[in-house]
Amino acid sequence: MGRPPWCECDKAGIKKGPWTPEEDLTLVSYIHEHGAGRWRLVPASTGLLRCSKSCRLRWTNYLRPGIRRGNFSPREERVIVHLQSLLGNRWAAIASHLPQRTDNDIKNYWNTHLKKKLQEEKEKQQAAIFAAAGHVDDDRRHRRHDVTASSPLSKDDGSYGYARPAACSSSTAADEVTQLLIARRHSSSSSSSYPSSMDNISKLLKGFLKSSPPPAQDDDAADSKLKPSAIDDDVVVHPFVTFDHMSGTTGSALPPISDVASTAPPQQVLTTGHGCFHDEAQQQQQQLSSIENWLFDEPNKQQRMENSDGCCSLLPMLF
DNA sequence: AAACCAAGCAACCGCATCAGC
DNA sequence: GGCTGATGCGGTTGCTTGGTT
Repeated sequence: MGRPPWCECDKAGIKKGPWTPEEDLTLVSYIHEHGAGRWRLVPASTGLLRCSKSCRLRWTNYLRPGIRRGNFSPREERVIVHLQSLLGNRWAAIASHLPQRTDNDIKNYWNTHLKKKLQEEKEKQQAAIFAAAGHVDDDRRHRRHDVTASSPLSKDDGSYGYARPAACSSSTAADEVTQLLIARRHSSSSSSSYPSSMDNISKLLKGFLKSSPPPAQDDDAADSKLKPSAIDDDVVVHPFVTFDHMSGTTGSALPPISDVASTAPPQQVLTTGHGCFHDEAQQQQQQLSSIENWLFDEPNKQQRMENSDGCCSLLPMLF
C-alpha cells in the first residue's frame, strides 16, 4: 500500500549479506542501551548501513540473548515434530515453545534434517508394509483354492489389517513421527558449524555484561553431552540472558506453554526497563519444563496417547 | 591439488498483521 | 473506518563449507 518494496533496503548504500562482528557489536551495543524495538531508528542512530528489517532479523535470529544454536537434542526434535504436526509450518509459534530456539533455526532444521529423517523412516515403513502385503497376497492366492467355500466376510477378520497403509491406521501422524524419532533417539545428531563471527561477538560482548548471574543450566543432561564446548561456554548459556528483557521479540501467535501451565501473568516485563529479569526467565523455564516433562514422560505419554486421540489430546494443553 | 557437488544455514524478500493516528 | 508505518512471519535464495572424485 504505497510502501516501497523491502522497506529502505533498496536504497543505495544499504549493505546486504553477512554481518561483520563490528556490525554485530554496534547493534548489540545500541540495543543494550536503548532496548529492542523501534528498528527504524537503529540504522540512523548507529550508523549501520543496514535496513531496519535486517537489524531486527540479525537480533532476533542471532544476537538475542539466550539463543541456543545447532545441535538439537532428541527432545527438541520431538517437540518440533509434535508441534509441526499440530500447527503446521507456523515456525514462530513452534519457536515460542522452545524459547532458546529461533523460528528461523527451527525452520532450517526442519527443512534440512527432520523432514528428510521422517521421509526416510516413512519410506522404510512403507517398504516393509509392501513387502508384508506382497507376501500376504501370495499366501492368499494359494489359499483361495483351498477355502473357496468360506464367507467373503472372512476377509475382514483382520487379515488385511497389517497391509493397510500407515496413514490409515488409527494412530495420528504426530504419534507416528514421535515413535520414529524415539526409535532414533540415540542416532547421531548432525553437527553444526558456527560462523567464526559468533565467537568473536561472544567475546566482544562479554566486556559489557560483567554483572551477569551464572548461566542457566539445561535440564536435559543428554543435551549437554551433545553441545560442543565452545558453544556451551560462549554462546549457548551465555549470560546475555540478563538482558532478555530487551528482546521481547519471540513473536508468537500462541501463548507460551508456560502461560498455559500456570496462572502466572504474561511476561509484560519484557519490554520495560533495564532491570535483571533472570528470575522471570528461570521461572518461565521451570514452567516450560513441567510441560516438557509431561510431553516427554515417555511411559505416561504413550499411555495417554493410546488412550486418547493421539496428539490431538495435546491441544488443550497448548491452547 | 583442483574441480565438482551437496548440505547447511544466514539472510533476503514480500506478504500479513498490528498499532497509532 | 481507513490510512500508513512498523513489525512479524514464512518461503526462498544464495553463499559457505565439507566431502567426494
